[in-house]
Amino acid sequence: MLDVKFVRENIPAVEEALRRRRSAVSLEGFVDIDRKRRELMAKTEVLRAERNTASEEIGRLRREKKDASALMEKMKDVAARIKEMETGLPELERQMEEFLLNIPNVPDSSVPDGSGEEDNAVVRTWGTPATYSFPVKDHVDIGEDLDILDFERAAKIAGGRFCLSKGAGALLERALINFMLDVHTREHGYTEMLPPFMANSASFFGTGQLPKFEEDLFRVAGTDYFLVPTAEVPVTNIVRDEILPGDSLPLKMTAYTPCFRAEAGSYGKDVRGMIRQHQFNKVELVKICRPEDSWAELESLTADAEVILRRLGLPYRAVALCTADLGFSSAKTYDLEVWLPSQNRYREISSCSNFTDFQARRAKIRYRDGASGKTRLAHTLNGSALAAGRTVVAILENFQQEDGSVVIPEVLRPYMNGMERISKR
RNA sequence: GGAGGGGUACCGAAGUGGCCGUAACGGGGUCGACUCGAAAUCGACUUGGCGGUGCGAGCCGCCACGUGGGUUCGAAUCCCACCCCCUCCGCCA
Repeated sequence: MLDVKFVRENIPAVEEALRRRRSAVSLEGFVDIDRKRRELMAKTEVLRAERNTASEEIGRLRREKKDASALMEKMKDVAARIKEMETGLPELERQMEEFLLNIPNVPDSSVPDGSGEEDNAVVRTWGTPATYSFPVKDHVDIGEDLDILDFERAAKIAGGRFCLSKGAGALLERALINFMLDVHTREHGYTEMLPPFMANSASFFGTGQLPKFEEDLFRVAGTDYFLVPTAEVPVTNIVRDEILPGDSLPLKMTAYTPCFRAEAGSYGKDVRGMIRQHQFNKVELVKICRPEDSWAELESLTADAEVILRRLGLPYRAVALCTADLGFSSAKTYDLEVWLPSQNRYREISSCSNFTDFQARRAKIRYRDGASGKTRLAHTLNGSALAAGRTVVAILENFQQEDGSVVIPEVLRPYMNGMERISKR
């Protein structure tokens, strides 16, 4: 959510931001409603002030055993007028809220302008995709041939867009999660969190998934709980409605959670395999920091995620999302895309974003500035490091051998009882 | 699921219709005094949000005692609904 004062005073800049994002949101009527709202508020406050002084006076008169009935009678009228004014206010506030909750974050000036994925800017490429002297298989064929992935039985248990990992497949994914958490906690200074995998609607409003994107979520029937689509939701909301000591920043947290996404509107996309699932595992990085540090923190957070890909030896590239591809709450996002031999292209495996104060304003995440003693909104960032399911896909495909086996990256072997290769049993 | 207790500022806690929301009292914190320094002691300061105004430090007003409604000239206090926490019982990994 943007600051109402900022929007009021920077209508052209906000409209430009909406245009850059190719957003259909209009600011038509904003200024007018905002002005009406503030006028009504001012009028109401004058009456309330009158009521407050009169009530004090009544209290004083009664203590002195004097007659206050005339004043009380007069105040009945004032009370009625206050009530009348107050009935108009909620509607104006609702309309303002509707504007503010639907305006996306302003893209940073460094975000490339564009109208779709093809306009994203490649900022780095690492590693060289291997060449294969045999026809490459995709992860579904590799996994099923090795009997470590079972999509048919997953469909029986749950349905489409679910996966069942077995034996060395399950071990591989668990090893990846442990490896990632260990690197981030031991080497990058993040504190591990194991949060609830469901959260209430207030948390989802805080990070911006609600009210606009409810159709992407699974709701637990008859409750206020939604399954988390990313650890961003529970972890960022750890500090919701808090004023943090300035010297505690930056907070750096990492968490493994399963992620649940309805994937409404993506029918027919990536239907094969475990690229796009209703449930997948992910290790997430979350930072809460001072505004002046957030751009540097975005670079280091992205680098922290890249370390995982490099240690695994997976070729990847980093792209800066263009204005049209940018998420609703984000001011700037780098996607990390891993090479998939079966698709002969790079696919998203991580997304690292700076939300500036957009989530912090919604979630009331503040800190006390040591110098001024004032409270200020923090900046929030997060990124996947990495999506574990897609990392399994990348490992199976990139390290497949002609005999159908898959060589396990060295860094994972200690997490897999020294296993060097997954072979057919 | 049943019974009971509770939610007030950074923490504990008092307050049961007006003199109580920069909110008693205790603790903590910051600054200052004393001291060679520290402890102890003494003093001052120490909630957040919104609106208005000013170039600005600021000033004026409004709102908030878990949340939302209601009663009243006036609500932390009375009424209704909901949320959360704690204790005991039942069930349970």
